Amino acid sequence: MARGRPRAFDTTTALDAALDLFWSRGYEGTTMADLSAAMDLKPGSIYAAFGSKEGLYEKVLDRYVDTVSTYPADALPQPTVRGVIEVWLRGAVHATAGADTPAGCLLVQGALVSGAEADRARQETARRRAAGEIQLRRRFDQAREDGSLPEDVSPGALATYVSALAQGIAVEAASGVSHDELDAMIELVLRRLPWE
Amino acid sequence: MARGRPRAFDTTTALDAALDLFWSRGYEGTTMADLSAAMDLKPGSIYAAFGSKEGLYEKVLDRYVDTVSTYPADALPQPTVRGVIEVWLRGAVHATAGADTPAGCLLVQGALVSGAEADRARQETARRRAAGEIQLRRRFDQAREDGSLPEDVSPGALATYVSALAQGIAVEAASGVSHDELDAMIELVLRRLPWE
DNA sequence: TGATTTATTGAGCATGCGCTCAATAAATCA
DNA sequence: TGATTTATTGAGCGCATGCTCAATAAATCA
Repeated sequence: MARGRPRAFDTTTALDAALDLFWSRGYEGTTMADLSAAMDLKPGSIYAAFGSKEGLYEKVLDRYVDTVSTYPADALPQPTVRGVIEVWLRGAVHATAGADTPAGCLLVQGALVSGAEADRARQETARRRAAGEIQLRRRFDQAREDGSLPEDVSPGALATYVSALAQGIAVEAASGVSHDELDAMIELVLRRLPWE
Repeated sequence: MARGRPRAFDTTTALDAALDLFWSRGYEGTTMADLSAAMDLKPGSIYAAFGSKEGLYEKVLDRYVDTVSTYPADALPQPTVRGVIEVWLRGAVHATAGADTPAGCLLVQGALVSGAEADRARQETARRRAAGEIQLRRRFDQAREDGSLPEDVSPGALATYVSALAQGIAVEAASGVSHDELDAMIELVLRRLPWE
């Protein structure tokens, strides 16, 4: 066993409690007192384990990407462009309008708001969100090369389109639009893609 | 002339300075000290004129809707469904990715973030954003009735689609995507609408 | 003019914020 | 066992926040 007094709490459980708060209230809207209560840890313990509010937030972002916003990993390997888009959009709905989780997307709300001192958290969030769009763009580049995407469709514009739609879904979900309504919207989108 | 000492500042100019701050930093990210400096007014004057930070924010929302986010008024009277959508989306790009204004949409960032005490501001913002979507929905209801929208296209789903896309555009713009890139995306969207 | 009304000012209050730290507790090591 | 290492605790620090207010200034009214 490791030297010294062992940690009395489970890091993953604590991170999930913090995730729930950051997800529903945003970075600045969540206070250390809120976190202390929800994680059932005194501020000192949180700082010993995670360094700072910002450090905790980064760990929470990792956990969010690993456990909630997982649909890029499912979407990108789909064999057709249509399949990539469908899984991506349905995944966005599932992640942002689930029954047991806060409405909206942690990466979208975190990427927007910033007072002066939340700026690093904002940049970190935006960086991860942008990474998803780049992956999408690369997948569409590849599709153009293998002939599954027409030459007159810009891979970049298509990635921006799908990414914007997924983010719009997150905003709609955060505003209270239901899972079913968002599904109906996706049906409409998928009826015919712009080049089909 | 009105009784008493006349106001030494122009309300509209002051509101525009406040708008610029709220727009780029969000409600919670903007402090009264920031506002005092940008508006060139002591806190006492701001409170005498606008009541509270929240009261000022509501006046700023009015001004934003009146002077910046004006595209719904241009889009809704368009004679065709395609025309409504095109003007709506192009207006969203213009309003959120302009060269001389902060990137993003005041209504989108304000609708998302909330600490406990910013909750009323959040609700007020979300209410105005939702109002736009309802107008769009009514326009599409009407289009179905006059036959310009096929019966098998749900007006609600279509309104959610266009609204989500406009909000996604705002998020993309806030993340640094350029006016030109967003225009290219709109070209793609307009190549063929899902029922065409 | 003096009385009244409204606007501006600068000082500063109460509160909640992120964060720190000395004291204590609980484990391993020799 | 005593020494060492790490975790937890509770008190609370320094600071920025939204906001207030008595004093002063500048206008209109009689």
